[in-house]
Amino acid sequence: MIFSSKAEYGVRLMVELGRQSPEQPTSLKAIADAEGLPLAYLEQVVARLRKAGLVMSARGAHGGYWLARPAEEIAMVDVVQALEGAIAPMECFVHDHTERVLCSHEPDAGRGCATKLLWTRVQGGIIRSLQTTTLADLVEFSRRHDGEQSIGADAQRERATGGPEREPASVA
Amino acid sequence: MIFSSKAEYGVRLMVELGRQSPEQPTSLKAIADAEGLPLAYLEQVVARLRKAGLVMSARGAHGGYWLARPAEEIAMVDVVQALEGAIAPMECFVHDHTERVLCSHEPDAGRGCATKLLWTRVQGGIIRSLQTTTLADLVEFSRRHDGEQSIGADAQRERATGGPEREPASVA
DNA sequence: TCCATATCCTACCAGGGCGGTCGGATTGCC
DNA sequence: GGCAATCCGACCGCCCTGGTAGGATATGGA
Repeated sequence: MIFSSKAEYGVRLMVELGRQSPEQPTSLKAIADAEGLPLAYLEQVVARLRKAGLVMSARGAHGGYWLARPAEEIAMVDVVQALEGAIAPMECFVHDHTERVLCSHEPDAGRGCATKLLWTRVQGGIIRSLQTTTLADLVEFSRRHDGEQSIGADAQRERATGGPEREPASVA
Repeated sequence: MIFSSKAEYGVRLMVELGRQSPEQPTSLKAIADAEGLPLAYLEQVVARLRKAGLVMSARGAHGGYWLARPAEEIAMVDVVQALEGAIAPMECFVHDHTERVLCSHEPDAGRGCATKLLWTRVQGGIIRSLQTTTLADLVEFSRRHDGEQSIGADAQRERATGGPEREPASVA
């Protein structure tokens, strides 16, 4: 498998936050209960998102987490990278901060791995798909398939009449 | 990391086979020496390729492996799938033989994972990149960056210079 | 016929990462 | 102060990965 459960949990967490109103923080416990995920483990997951500047937090009673910016402006590539680290198809395939692609199997600098071409294309395919998907796409998808049930369903339904206009994103 | 070393080794092996003439089999030992890979482990790797019908083999002295069909007709998606198993971005994301995409996180059938959309797109990106790359592409790339050195370089050099001499660079 | 070479097969093993738990420190609203 | 919540780091079992070991089988050549 390609991504670990950190990515799965983290994305679900982000989607859940995307469904909440950004004014009030959502507690991890509420998300853990809603998604059926272990709270203590979610803490580790959300810590990565916070360090990446994707979510913000408030401590103490009635604290919690919320999106650092609107879901429309969050590309999933940033989310997944925060959760999984650099997206590289192979161990030997790490971009350093410059342009160069390093590969431990290249005996001399300048010679190319036979496989470098392949992994480059695969990496491109992954990153492109993650760049063109925003968190808002997933939130929208989630809303359509889940109805309006959510953590704050009661509060949300109250506001629901003056609903915002959102353009439907293309679904895979 | 996304793919294991089985994929790396297996792809390198396939590229090496693609550089050989298909008439005569290439022994695993020659490939292991050329690429600096452990022979015993390569046996396990090549077994997968053989079972997938991508390479053929001959046992006994002067035996070895060769491509089952021309490199132009081998899509890398088949190679990687043979080596890694089904390509799924997540544990919970397995196609059964029918059309359905199963996800263990779907609480009720018919409801959608919030993340299903994302993993579907990622999977699509990976598979597309693997489908549009053939083994011949990699062989060509390898030839351009490696010159013509290859396993059969000894015979080639003898023919060219008329005698054994120090090899200027390792093939690996 | 015997040997060298090579594929084929199964079992085995150490290490590390993954998924997860635990205990506690800190913060802040009531 | 008490409770709810974020924060932090240590710990831990399981399984998969990468690799080794040892042998059985097949085949061409001397």
